[in-house]
Amino acid sequence: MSDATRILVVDDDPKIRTVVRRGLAYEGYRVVEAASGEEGLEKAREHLPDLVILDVMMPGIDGLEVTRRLRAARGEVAILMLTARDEIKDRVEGLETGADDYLVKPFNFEELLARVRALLRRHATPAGEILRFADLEFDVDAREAHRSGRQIELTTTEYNLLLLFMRHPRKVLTRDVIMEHVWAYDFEGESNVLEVYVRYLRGKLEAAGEARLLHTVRGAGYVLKE
Amino acid sequence: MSDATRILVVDDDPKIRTVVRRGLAYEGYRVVEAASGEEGLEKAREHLPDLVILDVMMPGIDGLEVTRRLRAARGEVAILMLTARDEIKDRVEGLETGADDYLVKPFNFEELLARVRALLRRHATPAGEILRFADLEFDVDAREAHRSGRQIELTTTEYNLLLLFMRHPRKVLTRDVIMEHVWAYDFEGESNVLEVYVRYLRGKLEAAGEARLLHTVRGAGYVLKE
DNA sequence: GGGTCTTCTCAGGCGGCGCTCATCTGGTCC
DNA sequence: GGACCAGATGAGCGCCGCCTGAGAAGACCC
Repeated sequence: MSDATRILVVDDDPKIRTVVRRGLAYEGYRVVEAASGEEGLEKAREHLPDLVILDVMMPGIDGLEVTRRLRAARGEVAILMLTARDEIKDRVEGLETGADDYLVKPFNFEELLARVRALLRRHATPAGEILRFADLEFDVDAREAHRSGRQIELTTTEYNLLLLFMRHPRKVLTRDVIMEHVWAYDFEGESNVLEVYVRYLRGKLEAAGEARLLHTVRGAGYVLKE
Repeated sequence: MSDATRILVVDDDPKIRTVVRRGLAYEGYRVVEAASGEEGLEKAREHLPDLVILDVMMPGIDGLEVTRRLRAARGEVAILMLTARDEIKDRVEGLETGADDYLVKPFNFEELLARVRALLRRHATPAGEILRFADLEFDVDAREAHRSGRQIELTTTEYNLLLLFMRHPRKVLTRDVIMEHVWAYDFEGESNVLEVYVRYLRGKLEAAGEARLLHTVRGAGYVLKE
C-alpha cells in the first residue's frame, strides 16, 4: 500500500478528471491530476507516475507534445492517450509519437480500467486471473463464468457488471457507483438499464435454480453475497 | 451517513468562522459555529459533528483543553487544529493531545479543504469497517448486522439509526439529535417515527431472545449499552 | 438483405418500506 | 392509589423503488 501504483491524469475537462480519479482511486491507485499539458509535465516530474492518461486535445501544449517531451525526458512511463471520436487520425499519430495505447471518448470506466491494467501488466507481471465467490468462478481472461459445473456465457455489459461485483464481494454498491463504473462516464438522466442487466445476470447465474447471489438493497444498490 | 457531513468550527475570530463556514457550506457540508471553547463543547454534544475545526488560542477553554475533553467523551470525532505561525510548539502538543492534523494560520481555503477532505476520508469509513459493540457486529459495507451468529438484515432507515448508535456507544442520544441525524427533521411536527423504528430495531436485534442493547432513557432519549 | 445478438427504452405491476394513527403500558409524581 | 404523560405497540395505508416482459434500434455476420 505504501508503494501503490501512481497514475497521472491529464485532461482539461474537470468532469473526466473527476470520474477517472475517483474510479482509479477506488481501485487502489494513487492518482494525480493535471488540467493542462504544462501542469501535466510538471506533475510528471514531481510524482514520477507509472502511467500517464493523456487527453490529445488541450489548449496550450497538447497531448502529442506532452508525449514527445515525456519520452525525451524519461522513457519508462506508460502512456494511454484519450482521443475524441472524430479525431481518429490522431490515433495513428499518437501511437507514432510514442503513446502505448489509446482509447476513444466517450468510454466507460471498465474499458479504461482494462487498458490501464493491461498497460501496467505489460510493464510488470502477467497473470491469468480467476475470481471466486461462493460456488461461482469468474475467468477474467476467458470472459466467462462457471457455476455448479455449468458454463455461463456473458455479454460485454454483463461481464463488466459481474466483474465489478466480483471485485467487491459482500459490499453494497450504490447505483451511482455502478453506473459510473459500468456505463459511460457522461451518462445522465433516468434509466433502468441497471435493473435490466441485474435481471439478465440473475437469469444466467440462477438458471439451474441456484440460490441468489446478487441481492437488491432497497434504496441503496446491490450486493454480491450468499 | 444518510445526511450531509457535519463540521463544527470553533474560533473566537468571527472573520475566520465566516470564511470557513461559507466555504465549507458551499462544498456541501453542514456547518455549525462556536465562538469559544465552552460553546464548542456544547455544540459538539448537541450536534455530534464528524469533524471539529479548532483554534488553539482562545480565551477561556483553549483548543488543547477542548481536544482533551472531546476525546474523553468517547467521541470518534476527527479534530483539525488551527495554530498561529509562531505557536509552532503547539503543533507537537496539539498532536499529542489528540488532534488528528493541524494547519498553520494564515491558511488559504483550498489548503483547509484539502485537509478536511483527507481527514474525513481517513476517519470516515476505512473500507471493510466492522463496528462492534458487546456481541453485536455491524458491517458498514455490507449494510448488515450479526448477533449470536444470526445475520440481521436492515432497511435503510434501520441501518442509519443503528449506525448512529454504533458510532456513539454508551452515550445517551437525545431525540432531537437522533431526529436531526437520521431524519434531517427540524423537529417541527410531532411524530413517533423514532419510537417505531426503535421498536423495529429491537425486534431484529433481540429476535432470538438476546439481552436488550438499545435502552430507553425516559425523558431524554436512547442509549446503546449492555 | 435477412438473421442473430446485444443494448437499452418503456409501460405496467407489485410489494417493501416509511410513516401515521389509535390504543395500550408502565413509570413517576402527587 | 390515582392521574398523567412518555414511550411502546399493532395495524394499516400509500408511495415509489425495483421487477418484469416486450420490443425497438443498432451492430455484426453471412
